[in-house]
Amino acid sequence: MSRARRALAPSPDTPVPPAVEADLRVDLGPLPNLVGYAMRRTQVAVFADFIATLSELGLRPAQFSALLLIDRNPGRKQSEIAEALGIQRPNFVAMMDEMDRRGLTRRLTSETDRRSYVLELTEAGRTLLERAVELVSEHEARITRDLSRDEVDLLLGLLARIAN
Amino acid sequence: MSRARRALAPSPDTPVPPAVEADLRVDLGPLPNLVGYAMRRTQVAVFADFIATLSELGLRPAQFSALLLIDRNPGRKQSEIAEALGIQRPNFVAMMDEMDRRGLTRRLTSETDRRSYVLELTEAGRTLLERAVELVSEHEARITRDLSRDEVDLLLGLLARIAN
DNA sequence: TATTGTTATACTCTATAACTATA
DNA sequence: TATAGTTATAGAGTATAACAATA
Repeated sequence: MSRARRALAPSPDTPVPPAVEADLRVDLGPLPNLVGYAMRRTQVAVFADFIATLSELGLRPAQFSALLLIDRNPGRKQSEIAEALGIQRPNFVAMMDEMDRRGLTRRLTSETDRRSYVLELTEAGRTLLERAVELVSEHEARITRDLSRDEVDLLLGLLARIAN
Repeated sequence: MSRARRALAPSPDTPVPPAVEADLRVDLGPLPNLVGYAMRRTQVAVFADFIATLSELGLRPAQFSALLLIDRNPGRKQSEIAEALGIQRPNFVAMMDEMDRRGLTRRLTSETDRRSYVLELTEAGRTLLERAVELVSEHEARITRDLSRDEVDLLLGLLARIAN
């Protein structure tokens, strides 16, 4: 009998759809009105496109952002790059191993602290990153194609004010 | 030498911060201006709060949305609920097993098709869902506390226009 | 003592192939 | 022949404890 009480969102109370369609679509209830749910669903779709975009270069999202940060932050330690990306240090090791093996990055033993590595891109790494940046730029244009520049800025601003 | 070319975002060209701080923060480059990156970072933070919110009921996010859909869609098959949630059918089985075991849901063999199950909530399931809906409502208010009602609607609208 | 990179490990989420029983 | 639920399995991503080398 009783549906769980609507403690959520001032329901827009969508009018009951015509009988034919009524049985086809599953009622998502308040889910579409939840910021968390909407953001997750959208993010999953965007991420899928992002992964597909980079896959032609054999890069995964975390690798792309790692290359970007290494390029922009010469002299930084492995642990600093990892932390900035929100990646646990242990999990960053295998990622660096693979990128080293592919000849995209190099780990130089620091001259001031022999415990740590200084990361840098190889020439191949820089070339690949440039191509990746182009592809990501296209991806960005693709996912925001229905939004104006102002709307994109608005979205970025709103996202920055969530969950802080 | 050459940083990877800025094919991305009309950089707001943040003025170089004072020398003291310059070394502390890792330069994220164009990442913060990428909708995908911003959305992922925000979503991770929101999801962490969501998981913590439901953990006191022993529910995980997918279980919450499953309970919600079962409650709202009496007579639906297991596979229909799973698909509406974007969960692979095989992965939904263990979830239903656990919720059945906890006495939150029941699987009734369909009278019209003996291959399929009709899902329903038990009284305990409905009670737990009601409490969960309250907690999620508080979570929603918490993550959007810096936004007006109009801004939340604006955000939902913008998200809906991404990656479709 | 504390930190850096590392190894080992475990847990969750997700994805696919293949089985069974029904249709 | 196709579909619903299931099993088994594999791959990401993520998290923590603990060790060796160094500070």
